[in-house]
Amino acid sequence: MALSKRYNAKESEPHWQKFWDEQGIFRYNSDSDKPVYSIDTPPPTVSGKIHMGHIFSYVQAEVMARYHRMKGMEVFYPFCFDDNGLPSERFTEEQRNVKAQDMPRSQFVELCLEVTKEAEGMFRDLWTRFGFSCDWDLLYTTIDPWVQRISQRSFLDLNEKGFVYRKEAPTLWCPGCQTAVAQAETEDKEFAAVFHDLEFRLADGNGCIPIATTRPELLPACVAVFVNPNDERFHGLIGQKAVVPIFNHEVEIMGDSKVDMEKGSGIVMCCTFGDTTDIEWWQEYDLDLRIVLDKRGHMNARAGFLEGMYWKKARKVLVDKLIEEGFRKGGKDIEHAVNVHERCGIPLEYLVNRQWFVRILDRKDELIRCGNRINWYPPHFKVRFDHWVENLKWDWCISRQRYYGVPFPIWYCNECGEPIFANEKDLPVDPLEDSPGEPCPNCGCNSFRPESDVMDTWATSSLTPQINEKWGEKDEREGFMPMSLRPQAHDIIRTWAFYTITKAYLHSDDIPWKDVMMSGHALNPSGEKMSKSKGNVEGDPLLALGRYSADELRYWSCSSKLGSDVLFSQEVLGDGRRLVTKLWNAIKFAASRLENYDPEIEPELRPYDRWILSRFTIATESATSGMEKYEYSVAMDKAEYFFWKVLCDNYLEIAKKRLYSDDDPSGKQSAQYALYRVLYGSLRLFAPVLVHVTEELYQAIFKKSEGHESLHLAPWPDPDYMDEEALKYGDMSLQIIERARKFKSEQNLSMAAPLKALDIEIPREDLDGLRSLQDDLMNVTRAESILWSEGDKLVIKVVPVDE
RNA sequence: GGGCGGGUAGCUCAGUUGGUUAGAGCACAAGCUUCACACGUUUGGGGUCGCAGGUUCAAAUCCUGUCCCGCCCA
Repeated sequence: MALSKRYNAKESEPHWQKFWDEQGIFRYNSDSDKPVYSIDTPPPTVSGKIHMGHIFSYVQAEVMARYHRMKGMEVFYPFCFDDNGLPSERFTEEQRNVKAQDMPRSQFVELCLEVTKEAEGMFRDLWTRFGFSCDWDLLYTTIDPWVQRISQRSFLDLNEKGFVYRKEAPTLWCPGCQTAVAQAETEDKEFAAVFHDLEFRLADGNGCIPIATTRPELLPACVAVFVNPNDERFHGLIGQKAVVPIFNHEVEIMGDSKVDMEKGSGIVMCCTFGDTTDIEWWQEYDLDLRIVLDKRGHMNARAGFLEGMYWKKARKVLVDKLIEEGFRKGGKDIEHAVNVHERCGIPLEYLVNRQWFVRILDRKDELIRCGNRINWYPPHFKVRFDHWVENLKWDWCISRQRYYGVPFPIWYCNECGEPIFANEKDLPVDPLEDSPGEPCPNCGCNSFRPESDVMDTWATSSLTPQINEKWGEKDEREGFMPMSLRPQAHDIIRTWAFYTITKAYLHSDDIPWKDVMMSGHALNPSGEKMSKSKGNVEGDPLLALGRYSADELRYWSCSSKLGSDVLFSQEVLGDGRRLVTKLWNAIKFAASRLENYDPEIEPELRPYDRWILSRFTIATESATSGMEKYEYSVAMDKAEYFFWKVLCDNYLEIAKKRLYSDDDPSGKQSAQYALYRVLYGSLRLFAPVLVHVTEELYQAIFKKSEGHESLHLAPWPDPDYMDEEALKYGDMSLQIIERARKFKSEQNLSMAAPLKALDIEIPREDLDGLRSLQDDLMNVTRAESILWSEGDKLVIKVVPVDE
């Protein structure tokens, strides 16, 4: 088949995408005898914000799917969407300009389903256009009824095993989203604040103590005052009582070593609750509970005259009053980190309410041991997992006071208040719509109150391996766990990776996958993390696809070491384009030289042909060992070096004469044999990344003789050809070619200019080996003769024609 | 404050268990109608390997300290 002069990616890419889809090239065959390679694809959040950073990270995993498929494995590569939970609620509210609380839950859920379905269609199209080889028949979404069933089954199983409990306890609370949140959903944000120096009177009337605080509005919530017992300044204070300014209740002054003597005045007030230390003290010393904030962040009746005010206003009003009454002695402007909800950026509060928790704090060692059994690529990210587990402070709060999510399969008895768990056979249930079907097992009462909370999205997305396995379903996949690979970005180690490992451990004392590959982030050209919310247009995948081909963008995605961040740069994208073009031209050339070539013939091989075959073996070995360690960039680098520097720049020039001329049929046959193998081999080394152009070239040139329906079903190269001597002298001879090229360049001559002779001095032991390359050397350098002589080392002299 | 990663040519990055003169691409300069490719090709210029010590016959590489950048966690 004749190839056009230029490769047209715009036409070619959709063509092959359609071909793969129609032929079912990437369909998973559960009946296959091949070993299964299963990928636990990250379900992207359906919130309308896909940017090149997502593509970047997904391509890296996709390349591994293609590699393992070529390695002869049955690749299980599903796609999925995370379309329940807060982000999807937000997305729906934005898209339809509505508020969840303004309508019944069922109506809002309906709307969410509608909006997310539309978005998913667009997402699927987008991923297809990047050449993704997932099997769309395996698609699942986290709101699918059967996925909800697995999620609820997980909850029931954890409950049966005694790993969940419901407790009224101080909980991280987002006043903006009006829900409890988990430790993993928080982040620190710097805020400007004022460190107020306040003065508390001692109850016995003998003086005052200074206390510095950034949260004066919590004064009515003050339940104790602490000093460090080692602080000599305040020894006499412990055991005395202090009077809270304005609110005038008395609190005890206590000693605890957690008090930082250097910070503020060295005396700190304990409120219910300002931070985690307050909670620890409250528990440890059995202090009073004085909650002053409600769920929306407004002051309640306990705050007296501040009642009804949002905390910000209350703070201002109270500070004014403190100044007026002489309790505030000064203040200092500071910047300090505040724990905020990562979804909305609003500072979190600690409220006491009833939530469902998964017990994890007593399992830290076991979880770290599970982490040790998993192969982390690159390995240093495991440290981050270990540290997260070691520093856990809370059990996992899994209840959310939201609307769109997987409901808890629970009702509460109106008589005795006991929770009634759904029957597994009835799952999935929505307690708001369904009823338990049986009277309360505790008291026999028939009146119930449904649990209206939904589960944390991570409670479901931490089950992606079990969802892929169809855990507990009729069509459960046997022997599926642990899965082969979890690909994900490193910023969700503490959430997705952590929770998934936790669930696999709690449910089945197993690891969820054998390998984890951690991708880095895509950065925009100025080095900032890509984010569509920052209005970074260059990060828009659709715009990118207009400017670059999918293969170029895939090449860029694979241009950095696994786990490291990479700039979305014009330069690397240019490199990809050049490589695609080079590949096209080299194979176009080969095609013209391989007409009527019969790959079955085994000719006597010439030295340079043995050299290039040996070089290909070496390149393939390096590329393969890179791929085995998920270092696609190493693999690409080795393939590219071989293809461009060794094959195109040298071998093709060396073999060209023999490939064109019919004067030496056996020499031509030998060159064709090597050329066919190394080019088809190179094509396969590039296939996982440059998926479209390699397919087109394969279909045009190699399919007829190789017979695989698609290049992506062809085996990964595994050459064993090795001729050490050919390798040695082939490499050595490159110095001669280089010398001749340098001479011509210095003389401003064309590379095609003839030379009178090459005068080569060479150690005796290498003379015969190098001389065996003489014919091809004369061809490539255009030297009319080569004069050989013995010497101490290799010395090359060029004799020009006019000398 | 703790942890992890990074600092190598103007830019983006390779550099294996320490071992010739530290590499590539881009950019730059000078050439080249060469029967695949000018989206090409050849040749060349360009580096105190963040800094300071140490170990060694030998350090970009190992050790100690230190500075800067990024990320994660307090």
